[in-house]
Amino acid sequence: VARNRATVDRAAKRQAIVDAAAELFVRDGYDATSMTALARAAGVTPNTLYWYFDDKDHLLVAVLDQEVVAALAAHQTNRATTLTEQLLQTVDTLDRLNALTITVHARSQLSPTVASWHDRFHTAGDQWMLAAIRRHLASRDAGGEARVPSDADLAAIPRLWSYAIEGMVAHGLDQSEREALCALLVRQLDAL
Amino acid sequence: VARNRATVDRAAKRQAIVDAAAELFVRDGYDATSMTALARAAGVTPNTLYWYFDDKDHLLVAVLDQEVVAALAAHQTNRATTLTEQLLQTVDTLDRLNALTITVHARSQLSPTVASWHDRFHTAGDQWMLAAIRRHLASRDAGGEARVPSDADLAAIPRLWSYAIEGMVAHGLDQSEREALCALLVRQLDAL
DNA sequence: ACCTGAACACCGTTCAAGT
DNA sequence: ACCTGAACACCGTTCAAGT
Repeated sequence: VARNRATVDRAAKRQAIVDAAAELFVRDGYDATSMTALARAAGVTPNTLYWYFDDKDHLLVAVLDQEVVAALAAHQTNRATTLTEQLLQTVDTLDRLNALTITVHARSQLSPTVASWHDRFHTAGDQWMLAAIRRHLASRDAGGEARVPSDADLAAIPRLWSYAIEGMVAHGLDQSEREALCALLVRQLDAL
Repeated sequence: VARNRATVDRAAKRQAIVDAAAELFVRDGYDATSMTALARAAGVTPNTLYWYFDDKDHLLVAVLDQEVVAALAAHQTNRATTLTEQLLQTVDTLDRLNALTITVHARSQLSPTVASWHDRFHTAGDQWMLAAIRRHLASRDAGGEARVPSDADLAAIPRLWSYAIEGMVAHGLDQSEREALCALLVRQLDAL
């Protein structure tokens, strides 16, 4: 029916806008991408963007959601073997999205929309990291006696690791520096 | 002489501009501070700012230099006793400058001026942190046998710590979370 | 050398008007 | 409901003109 046709068109057009925004935000950065340039890339006029999104920050959040889903899917396909390799893989994934990471921090100061997305992202990320750490500890202690860090440490470590990952990406460490730091993190976890 | 008088006036006026910029950049953020508002706060017209600074990024660098000097001076006066307390004190100092920290990362992507300042800042910061770590290790091993981490670890740890500090500040950890994380860092250093 | 008023090209966003 | 052309208020920066 016409109702359905309209809904499909709207969804497709919205997706085209998000795709264009994702490419430009990642390639040129958020600030360097004007709504005018973005509209041109999506094949619409600038004000049409506001029919689909409240403002530029809401468009950023739509891009972030899409990129996170894509990154998680990529992580599912090739399961890294060791915890160190998982860490390294996360850094590599985030590397491509470096411009977005820095923008999220900057916009979180100004936009409640981006700030609440950022909060949820870290809450989910810390849980995900904690689960990976627990698996590592379990397989490490398999057969022997279980030796688990305190609850306080298990709360602090995912945070430390996420800051380390963001830091490595934001400061452009090369591959060998990343490997050294990721290995150090796991070694320090095992020494606790 | 008149030559000297002019030089003094120029320096004083430049300083007034930097002071106004420091207050507004720290309080409202870089993006939220327009050159017009900044000029008004400094008691000049907007275009006058460009007689003293090439552009807004150069003005930011002048503010950063001033704030770093002030922060170092504050650290000199009350020397923290333990390494954990020194770390915590650094986090507290940087907390006030949170808006600047995030701006430095954002502008480093767009402005070579800010990017090179950022590089120098981390080079100096890592050296400063490494020296503090070496003092800690020396006093810890005093009387016993010296037990020093590998050179690779001594290169990676200051980086990790600076990322942790930036992360704690950027993500607004409360005092108890900060204490837990700083204590963890030192504990993990000692366990190496 | 130093400072101004006025302008420039651009930005994110809005709105009256169309279909 | 959806989209447009034209406008709005603002931004960082420049420039001719004054002293």
